[in-house]
Amino acid sequence: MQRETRRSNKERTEATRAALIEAARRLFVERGYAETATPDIVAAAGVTRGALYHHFADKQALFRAVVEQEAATIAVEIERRAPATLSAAEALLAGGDAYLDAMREPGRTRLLLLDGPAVLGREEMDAIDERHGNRTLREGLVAAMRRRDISNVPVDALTVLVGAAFDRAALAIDRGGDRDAFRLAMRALIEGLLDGGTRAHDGDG
Amino acid sequence: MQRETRRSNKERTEATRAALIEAARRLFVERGYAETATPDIVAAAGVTRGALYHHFADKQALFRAVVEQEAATIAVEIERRAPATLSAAEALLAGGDAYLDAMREPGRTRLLLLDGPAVLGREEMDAIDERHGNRTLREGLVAAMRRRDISNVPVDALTVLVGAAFDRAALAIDRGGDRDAFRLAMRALIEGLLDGGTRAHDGDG
DNA sequence: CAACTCACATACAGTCTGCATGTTTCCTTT
DNA sequence: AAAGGAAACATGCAGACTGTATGTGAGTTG
Repeated sequence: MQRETRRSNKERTEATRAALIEAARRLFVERGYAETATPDIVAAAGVTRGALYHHFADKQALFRAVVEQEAATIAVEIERRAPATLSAAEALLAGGDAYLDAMREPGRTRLLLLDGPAVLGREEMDAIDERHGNRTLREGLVAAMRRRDISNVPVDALTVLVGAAFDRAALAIDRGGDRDAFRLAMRALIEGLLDGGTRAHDGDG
Repeated sequence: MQRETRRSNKERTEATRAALIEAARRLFVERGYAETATPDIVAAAGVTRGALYHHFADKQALFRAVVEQEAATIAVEIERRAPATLSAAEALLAGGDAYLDAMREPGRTRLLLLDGPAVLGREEMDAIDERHGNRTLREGLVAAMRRRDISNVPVDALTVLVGAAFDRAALAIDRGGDRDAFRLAMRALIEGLLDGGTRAHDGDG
């Protein structure tokens, strides 16, 4: 039969890739990466496995595209709720809440926090995070710690650790944990950083 | 040919299980869970796939046994270096350092922090952690925070978050990150908790 | 020592991934 | 605008893997 509209190659590619990514996202979220078979993905997307392997090197590359898109979406939501008009400390807390809210969208914790690191490796997940969200977090943390003597605290490392705590909070909340409890715990962590740490342990064994 | 020593059934079982777990650990660490095939595991262990599926329900159950053994080993090392004779705060810091050191043993971060959560799920990894290490961490944290007003801080949630930061530090160090930088960052986090947080934000949006 | 259970070994069915090779649709060039 | 080529798929296939069913011999027990 005849196609309704004659589409350019670029349009065809775009539509096929989008259909594959959307179908893959749904199934990866429902069943996890390993338990999702490519025949199911292409069936859901309405194409064949030939199309999949034409556009993506392998199943992992398709997964990477899904993860990248998801991370980009979340970054946009966070920047919307933590605009530059806020003070540093305010932006940090607002951004944190926005992150926890964004991660409540079903499947995101699985994609970004469980399967992502296992399938793509920490290396690559860090690169994705750095491209999208983590830079904002580090800048917010540094700015918010302005009043404190920072000279002995490695801020890059600290950023990573605070980010990990946020991730874990999102995971716990998604699993049914008390959202407010984890928000309070995150605040305790962050506020301890902002005005705490007056003791300077510089040298020890 | 004749077996060197006639072994009872219990001895046979024990030897086979141990050989499987050891071989599996090595290969899971080298290649990751998904890329390790059961034929390779049994070949390395010197048995057949029949033996594997006799002792373990499936590949995942073998992986679970590997993870459980690893977690138990680490817990012993930590308790050795953070004995009850220390004060609460000292035990917390010593235990943290012991954890970071223990996790430098090759493959442990992959087993416990990457593949573990993805293959077994967060639920089950939490149960394993709770059985072995995390209880000590929570008790240490609560005891060390004695001087602080704790009433508004959910300590269970806080324990989880601090544990996540430790995990992430171990992962970063294993990937080549600066160990001392992450140790300092963890100390900043913990010390901020111990005497920080004087501001009590009790009610907000 | 006979019946029985346990600890495996072997064979097999179903499924999956990635590739190689066709076929159709678009694009360019003359 | 016809032709040639390239891009976007579709189809068929090879190799591999998981889990199970069934067979066998060594240990155990009455």
